[in-house]
Amino acid sequence: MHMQRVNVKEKAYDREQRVLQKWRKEKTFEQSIKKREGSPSFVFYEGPPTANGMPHIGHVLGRVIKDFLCRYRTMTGYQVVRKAGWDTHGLPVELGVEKELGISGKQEIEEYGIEAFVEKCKQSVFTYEREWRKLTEAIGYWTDMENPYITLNNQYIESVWNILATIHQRGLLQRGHRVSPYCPSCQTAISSHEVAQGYKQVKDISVTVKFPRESAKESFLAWTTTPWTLPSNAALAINPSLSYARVKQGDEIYIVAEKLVPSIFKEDYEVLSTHPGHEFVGEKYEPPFDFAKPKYGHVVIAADYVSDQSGTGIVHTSPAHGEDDYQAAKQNGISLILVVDKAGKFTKEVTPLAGRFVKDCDVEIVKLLAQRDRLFSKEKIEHKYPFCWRCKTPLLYYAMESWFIQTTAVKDQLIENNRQIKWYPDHLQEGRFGKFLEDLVDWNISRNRYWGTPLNIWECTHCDHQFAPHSHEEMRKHALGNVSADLELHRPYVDEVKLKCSQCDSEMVRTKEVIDVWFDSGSMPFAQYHYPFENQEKFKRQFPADIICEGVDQTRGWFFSLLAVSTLFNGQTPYKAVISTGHILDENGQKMSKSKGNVVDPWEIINRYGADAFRWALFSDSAPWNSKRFSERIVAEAKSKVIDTLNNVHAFYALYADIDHYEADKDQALASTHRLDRWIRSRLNSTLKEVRKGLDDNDLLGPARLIEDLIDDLSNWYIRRSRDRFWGSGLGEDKKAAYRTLYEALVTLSKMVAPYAPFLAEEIYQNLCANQSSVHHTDFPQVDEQAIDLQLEAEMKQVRQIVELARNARNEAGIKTRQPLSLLYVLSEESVHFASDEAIIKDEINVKEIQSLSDTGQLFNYDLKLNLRVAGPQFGRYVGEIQAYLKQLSSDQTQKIVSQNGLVYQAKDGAKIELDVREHLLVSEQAKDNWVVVTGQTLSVALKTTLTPELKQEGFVREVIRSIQEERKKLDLPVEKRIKLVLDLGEKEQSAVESFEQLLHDNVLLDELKYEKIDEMTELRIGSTVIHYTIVE
RNA sequence: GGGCCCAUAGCUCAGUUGGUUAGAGCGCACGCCUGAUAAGCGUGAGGUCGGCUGUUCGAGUCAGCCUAGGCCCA
Repeated sequence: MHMQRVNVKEKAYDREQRVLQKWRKEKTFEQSIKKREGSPSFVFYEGPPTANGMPHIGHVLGRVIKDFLCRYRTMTGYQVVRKAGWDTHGLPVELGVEKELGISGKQEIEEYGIEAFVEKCKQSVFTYEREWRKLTEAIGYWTDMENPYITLNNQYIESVWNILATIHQRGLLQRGHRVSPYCPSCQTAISSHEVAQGYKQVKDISVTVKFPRESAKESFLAWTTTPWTLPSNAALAINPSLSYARVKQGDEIYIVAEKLVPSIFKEDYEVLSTHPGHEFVGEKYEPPFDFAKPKYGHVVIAADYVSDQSGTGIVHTSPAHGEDDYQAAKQNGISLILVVDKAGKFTKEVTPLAGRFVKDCDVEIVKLLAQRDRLFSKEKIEHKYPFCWRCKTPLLYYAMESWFIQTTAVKDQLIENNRQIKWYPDHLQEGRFGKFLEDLVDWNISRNRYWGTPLNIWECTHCDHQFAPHSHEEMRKHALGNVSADLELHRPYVDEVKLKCSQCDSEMVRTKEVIDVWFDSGSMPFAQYHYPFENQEKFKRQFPADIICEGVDQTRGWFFSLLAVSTLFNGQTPYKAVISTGHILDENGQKMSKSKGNVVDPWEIINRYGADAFRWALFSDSAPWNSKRFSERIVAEAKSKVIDTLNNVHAFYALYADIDHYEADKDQALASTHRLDRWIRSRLNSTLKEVRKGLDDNDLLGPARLIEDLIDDLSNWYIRRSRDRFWGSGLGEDKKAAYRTLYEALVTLSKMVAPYAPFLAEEIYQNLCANQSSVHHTDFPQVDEQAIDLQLEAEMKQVRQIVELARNARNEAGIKTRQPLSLLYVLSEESVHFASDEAIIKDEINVKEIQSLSDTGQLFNYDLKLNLRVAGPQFGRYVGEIQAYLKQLSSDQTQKIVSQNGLVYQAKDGAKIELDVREHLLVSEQAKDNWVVVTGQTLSVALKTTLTPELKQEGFVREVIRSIQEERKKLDLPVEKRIKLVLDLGEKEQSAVESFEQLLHDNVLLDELKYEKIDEMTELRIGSTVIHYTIVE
């Protein structure tokens, strides 16, 4: 296929759709992996999203970064397998289904039927799969969505079971308790995320309770805002290093933290003695109630978390209803007292309150305490208390039976494995993630729910023996009765499978929990390939990941679960590097949320600006891990600055190369020696060198900015300065050199931007190298060190600075660029190499001559004054005289003084006074008439503004040319179209045009030029002159 | 309440090991240029580098505290 001219008016979206279609048709993505068969692997793991919600803009950021990393590594010679994944289990899915069915809570689910409910869940998890696929494709994320791993598949679950069974076999998976917020109405634990949504300000009753010491007639005082937990009291906690006081008030003696004595007792009290907390540890006391007795308990224990900031400095400890309490009790061997049932009601042991909802019993409890003389004080307090976000029932902290993986047992190994990981940004390693590992607690992996991977542990109904099958087959082998080989590994189906106990031959039943979904996704390195049952070789090649990339909120989510599962299962680090991406916020730095109405729809962006611009904006805005204040504006900017500019360069080349029938593939000329060509080649290669260095280190931002500069240089300097070379007629050697250079620059650039803007890169590459399959199948370009000439780049930079300053000078003088001027001086103390680029400067700023000048004296008039603050005290009465002398000096004299850096003044009375320019004089300099001087950082320029009649004539002709060009544009004439021009001018003007006719021919493609007056001519005003002309096609 | 991150022009962001006068783009005003470019160039307005206190000859950069925002945890 022949190279096509480029329609720059085409919508970016349409262009991208065209490319997408081609990719689909030619299976370009699949080919990009196939073509690297046999190459070393670069391993990437996809963190699975859930498709039961719409993908949003935050997903776009993550997915384009993933895409970038994989494309780049593919181009640098690796085979990058990209398996998509879907996370399908979990509570959010269940809640979605509950909402859909209009039911709520476990009771209603069970009434509805677990099987039907689970089926609903299964269907719902792919509700938005199509949306995900569409968006994924539209943003150019190449990932294999035809063969994804799916966490609900039997094979996936079987791999997870294998891992769980291995952990169980090692004795690291056991039952335990965890105190968590619990809704007694929904009868389910509430996650902290959900708890955070349901806090309300409420009034409660708080009590300070007496706990009589067994060994003496005195009482510990403890304060609580949850009187209903007092029947479950099992211990008192004291901080061993705080100071406690024995206080006498009335007839009684109390023990509280010394610091809190005044706030508790107010008045009429006496401090008998003070003691360090540890003196009380181990003391027995009488509990407020004796409905239930612990095996061991009702003693004072030590706990560091106890403070003397509020309460009494002694904490009523109820292990069933507080996590701290539970842990402290466990450490001290104190057993749990549980007198509250799953519905949040007191059990029958609590005789006076049996069957009543605990939160409603606070007042009764206070009364009971008072009856028993255990109440020290009570007051109403207002505080925040959590309620169920769903049913508004007050939550209870409740010790739930759970299964725990003892991650603490492999803590050192986890920390060691974390050391092997390269984190982006690096502070996460020691920071958020490292600290999390330092404070590691055992992983509660069980959930009392329905839709999830069933925990594969069976327990004997007779002897409590546990057994965790490693596979489907192993389960069936131990089953009582026949189990189908394709039994679905979900509730309720697996619940019905009973196993035979190997210890006592009794029946084993499965524990009813499902597992934490994080364990599902953490198992993906193994489960995505049904390892270890299949794909042993493939697994070896695809473990560990070279890089993974997810949102920073995954730090304790997927980043941890991956590390934990691998560390437990095979002891290894599952990923070598991890990029954690920031969140996309709105323009005001606020989180995007439906309720705030500040959500940006990714489709709007893609439709309006295209995915390339979208991607570029995300890559070039800031480092991936920064949160991004997103607005359409940054995408619009990326489009106009980068994508459109590059496309315009492409269009320019295609247009002119087509006009001249230039065919790059047939031109095997050597690299051009033209200065501009050498310059852009140097820029291209020096940029490429830095870009490669950055990308190899997973820096996407730095290279993006460098490429932006390069594209700008290519478009706004190389092409701009080469226009004349492309414009001349015929196809001479210099023109070919220019085409060749631009062609190579474009091809190389298309490869360089391929990971950033895969669509436009493909478009350009395909058009320029029509016989090739895809830019994404090419190798990322190698640096041509020979082409780099930093000296040349520096010189060109200086040239551009001279041009800039000269434009500034014209601006100040009020002379437009179209008016030629005679002379420009470049003023610098160091020598400036602009000789090679003199033509460029002359052309850019339209001057006839350019020279360098070191002695600047002739350009300035100096005005000298005494610096009175210094000179006054020194020269006293001579001041007036000197001042007058300085004022009458000629410009030659002042110039001499300045160049000599001082003068000796001969006073009227004969005194000789030495004046130093810097010390005593204030010098102001002014450019002489007809000169404008502008100073930059390293050099200055002086522009001579004198206009000769000849210069004015040329300026006039340039105005005429300009107007004709404008007219041609209006007439929409093709650029290569030759015209006849008819001019109607006054005598003076005609002679001007005749003197500069060549200029006219150089700039306007003329067949013929006539001077006459005809009908319907275009009028042109230049200053006060009016002329007429006509273009004849 | 704890941990981590972040705060630089109206907006989005750069700013190397502490070192001249803190930069870019967008936006705004004025002017210029233009036969690839809804582009480009120049000038101007716009900064107590979130605040305070230190370290230092010298702090946007280092330390401490405070304030606001984000994320995670409790």
